[in-house]
Amino acid sequence: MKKLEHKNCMLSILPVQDTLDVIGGKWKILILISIMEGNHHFREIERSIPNLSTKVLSDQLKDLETNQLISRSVSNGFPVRTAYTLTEHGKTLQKLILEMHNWGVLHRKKIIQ
Amino acid sequence: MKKLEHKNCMLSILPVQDTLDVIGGKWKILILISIMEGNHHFREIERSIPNLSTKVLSDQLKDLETNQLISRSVSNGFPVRTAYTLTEHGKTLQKLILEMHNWGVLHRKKIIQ
DNA sequence: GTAACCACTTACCTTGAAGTAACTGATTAC
DNA sequence: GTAATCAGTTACTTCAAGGTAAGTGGTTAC
Repeated sequence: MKKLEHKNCMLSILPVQDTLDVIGGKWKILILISIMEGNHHFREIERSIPNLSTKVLSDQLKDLETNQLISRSVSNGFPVRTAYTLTEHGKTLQKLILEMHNWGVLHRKKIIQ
Repeated sequence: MKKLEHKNCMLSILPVQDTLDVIGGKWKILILISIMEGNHHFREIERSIPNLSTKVLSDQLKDLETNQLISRSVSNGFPVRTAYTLTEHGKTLQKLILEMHNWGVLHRKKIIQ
């Protein structure tokens, strides 16, 4: 019987691919940060992120809701206002986002020298 | 004089955008993981990541080298072999990658229930 | 000498994420 | 009544990341 080869077997790409599927792309993390920082309404989030269009924001919010990272609630009073908040599951991303922030700072220092 | 508004000013999107610029996309993180796990030669890396083509690998390795995350060395003996290794700067990504791995595991549990 | 491996490159094509712009329907301010 | 704000939708376009496939130039095994 041939020896099992596990030199070329990457044990952990799947979880990382899962993460990339859910929070990858240009805008999702930025939208989550915006909500974390206290922007809960559609226009608030939109204004807080430069160059983000309403259509893209709308699409991304739906994706984030589908993946249970944020929840959308609509007040049934007048005026009707929607509020986006992080779910408990969404809050588990905070460590990862902090890590991304820290590395970004480090990298910029490294590149500029 | 009007009060400075900083409610909608996201203080930290730039570092996160920098990080996304450098390690965003479908393959870069997976390639870095492969190198971390001991795959140092072109074909080794290629074989270790399902569905990764030579052209994409070649492109991505160049990007990673440009951003000083990996270094490419060619042995001048026979046969000529190239070796890709993480730079010290590249190694600083390990915490972030671990965080992505951990969150991916957590998310899969959450979604499957 | 020919088949296979290593480390790629080149040329071309496809696709989906993202961007643009206009519009909707409700409410509020003046 | 008209202008503005909120929270989006719809229709269309663009573009770059990624995918496909074949080729290159060298080496090694038999």
